[in-house]
Amino acid sequence: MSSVSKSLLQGAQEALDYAEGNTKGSKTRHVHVPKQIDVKSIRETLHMSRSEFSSHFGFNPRTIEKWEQGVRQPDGSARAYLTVISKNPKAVERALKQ
Amino acid sequence: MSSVSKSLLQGAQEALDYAEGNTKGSKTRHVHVPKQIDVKSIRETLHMSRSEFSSHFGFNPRTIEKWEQGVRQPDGSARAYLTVISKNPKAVERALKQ
DNA sequence: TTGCCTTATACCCCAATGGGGTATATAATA
DNA sequence: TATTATATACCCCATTGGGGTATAAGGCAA
Repeated sequence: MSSVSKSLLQGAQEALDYAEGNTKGSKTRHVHVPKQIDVKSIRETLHMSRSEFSSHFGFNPRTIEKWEQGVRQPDGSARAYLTVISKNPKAVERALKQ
Repeated sequence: MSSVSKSLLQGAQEALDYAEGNTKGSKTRHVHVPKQIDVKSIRETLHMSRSEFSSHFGFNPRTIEKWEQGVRQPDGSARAYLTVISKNPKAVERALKQ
């Protein structure tokens, strides 16, 4: 399967999951954390090398390397964190520096 | 060793690491991510149950449970994320909701 | 009272991950 | 030229993430 098809399927599945979550009447608003995440594009959008990205956000550079090469997949907490970074990197940097 | 002693030693070690990092003339400013982190106190400061905390920040509730009970230690990325949450939870929530 | 739901502790289990070591290659910079 | 930064690519393994299940206690509604 192409990576585009995979992406589309993933999106569809997530939409289903989300709808299901709603119809089941959960009380807390669940935050959306994608099951797959493109670490390299997040990093490149910020114009940072791997070591810059790592030291700015508190990652181990080896871990970033593995994620970007597809050798490992970021676990749930890491995906949540990466999502936050991708949406508001400056807020994250500010929080970590203070 | 008492947990207090452990804390003191840890702090000292981190100070050393930090100083070393500086004297070695690294160009990028390294962000400080503690090697141990009190997940429960972060959560309780926010007045959230484990499931609330999980759904607000994209964690798996089982993972939070393990961390708080000391059964598991959050890995590096999780500690960085938890640090950000503890310093600016609202910014994180905003980022995840948008 | 009884029953239900939420929260929390406490086990077992295991594939997958995080993170370290090391080697190689290339582009940039001094 | 030599050196440094960046990146790919292996090996390795203790630790983690996350799921299953059982128990117990507090709050709340019927």
